Amino acid sequence: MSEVACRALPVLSRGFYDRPVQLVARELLGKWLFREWAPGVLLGGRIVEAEAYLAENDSANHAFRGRTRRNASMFGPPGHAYVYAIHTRYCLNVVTEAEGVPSAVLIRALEPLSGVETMQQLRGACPLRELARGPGKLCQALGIDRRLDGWDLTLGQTLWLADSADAISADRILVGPRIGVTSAKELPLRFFLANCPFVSGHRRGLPLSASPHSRP
DNA sequence: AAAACGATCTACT
DNA sequence: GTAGATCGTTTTG
Repeated sequence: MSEVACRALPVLSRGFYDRPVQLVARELLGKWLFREWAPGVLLGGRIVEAEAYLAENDSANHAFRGRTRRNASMFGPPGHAYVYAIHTRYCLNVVTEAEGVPSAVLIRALEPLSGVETMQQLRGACPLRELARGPGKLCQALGIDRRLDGWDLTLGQTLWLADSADAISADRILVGPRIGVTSAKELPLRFFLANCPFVSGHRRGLPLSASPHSRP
């Protein structure tokens, strides 16, 4: 996809994020994530995997025990980034729901579609299917680090999300438990595309219609 | 000041 | 499947 065509896609607005976090996580599948790495260099692709972290009764949420310096972005307005470090990597979340309500969606994997050569340089030579498969790899491929924590994703600059030209049909969406969490691991809050080679971790899941938790 | 903890990843069996 | 690397952040003393 050309840079001109990418920039023509409508930027997701504040209202998209100001809704229940599970709904946002599910609807993020198929949306574009863009990173302007350098003037004229757009990195990104379409989201194929995302996890919701609830503001209430979710002990896996970084904000479960209240506000700290690290998680402050989660308490801000919706539509901003929450970027944190884990081990030697970073993870990108989008903040949802009203200001003061610390819910967010972890972006776990992308289908790489723009700036692939630059992303391969940032990741080190690796197959296309491993370029952004996993939240840490995704951030490495897009050059995302803690400096982008708190970034306003509705500006359409530097880091933003955009609607795709064609939507994902509901029957391609599967739901399952989140990956890597040590508590509240049973909650079906991970949304991903069926039969997608760019999805990370476990590929098995239930159809959206079969999981009551997935229907806000 | 020290200890403990991962929303991860890679390598290996 | 499991083990271990590795380090910023949080918690504890």
